[in-house]
Amino acid sequence: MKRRKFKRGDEATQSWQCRISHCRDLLEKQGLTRDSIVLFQKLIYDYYRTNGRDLPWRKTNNPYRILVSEIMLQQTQVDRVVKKYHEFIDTFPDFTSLAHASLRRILKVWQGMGYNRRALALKKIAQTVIKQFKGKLSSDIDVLARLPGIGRATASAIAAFAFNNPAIFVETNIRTVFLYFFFKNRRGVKDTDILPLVEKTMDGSNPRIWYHALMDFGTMLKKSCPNISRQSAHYTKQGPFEGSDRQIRGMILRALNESTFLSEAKIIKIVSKKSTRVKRILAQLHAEQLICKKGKTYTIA
DNA sequence: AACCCGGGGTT
DNA sequence: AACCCAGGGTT
Repeated sequence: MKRRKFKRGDEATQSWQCRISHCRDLLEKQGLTRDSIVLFQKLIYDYYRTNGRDLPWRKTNNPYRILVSEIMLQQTQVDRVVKKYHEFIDTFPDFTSLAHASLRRILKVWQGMGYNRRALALKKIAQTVIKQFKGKLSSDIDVLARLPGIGRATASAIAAFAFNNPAIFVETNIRTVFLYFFFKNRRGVKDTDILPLVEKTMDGSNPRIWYHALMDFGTMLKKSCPNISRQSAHYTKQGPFEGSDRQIRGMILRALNESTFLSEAKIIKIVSKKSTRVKRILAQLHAEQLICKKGKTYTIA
């Protein structure tokens, strides 16, 4: 029995399935030619025209807002970011307001997003932009990638979405699209194998829209054909959250956000874990500058 | 290359 | 209960 590649659906879905498999067959048969690239681009764009997502950070070119969205979207699902994005932008509408805000206030809004280092990174970026960049975010990928919390992928995404630059990058949705179309039945595919394909199939005149379309197609593929990303050499699954250091870190930061300051003993009591372990985690949070020690008590940095 | 970093929705 | 998420940083 042959496994169904796409969920059974209406005629439109059947039609997409047909076009998608035809495109993949053509790419497999003749590789990257002018014709196959055009067909590939048309497929992605047609899907985007009818099924593209209408996301808040796509309605702006404001580099600050694009930056905030990109940091938020790191390892965090779109639906959750949509809910938090507006509150964050309303509270901290620009680089200046974020640069001058206390980490406590930023973390309070950030609460629930996870990976709290990102909130600190955003504050540091805002301070750098104000102090060193005269309030304007650079469009240079190398400059962006030197900022805290920004690597090659995020720097390139900002270049593409805020400045419409044809930066070449891979993230999970893009990776899924290229794994599906160019690496059928292959394992251990590296991003360095994918990047040249991203470059060759790029719509250089519309990088911003092209990447939006590519990513929306990727999310569709993820829903239709799970586990594609396991073909990536970079695929890893994380350990369980329950009882992890991450959970304890989250508990500590949440507690400190509600109480302004707490003694080490109280923190140990709140998280109710072995004191040696809690102390180690407190030291880590301190080293990361998320919390600071004043006398015998801890506070948000 | 392997591991750590949140937390919630989905399956 | 396991899986995944518009990755980055450290070792």
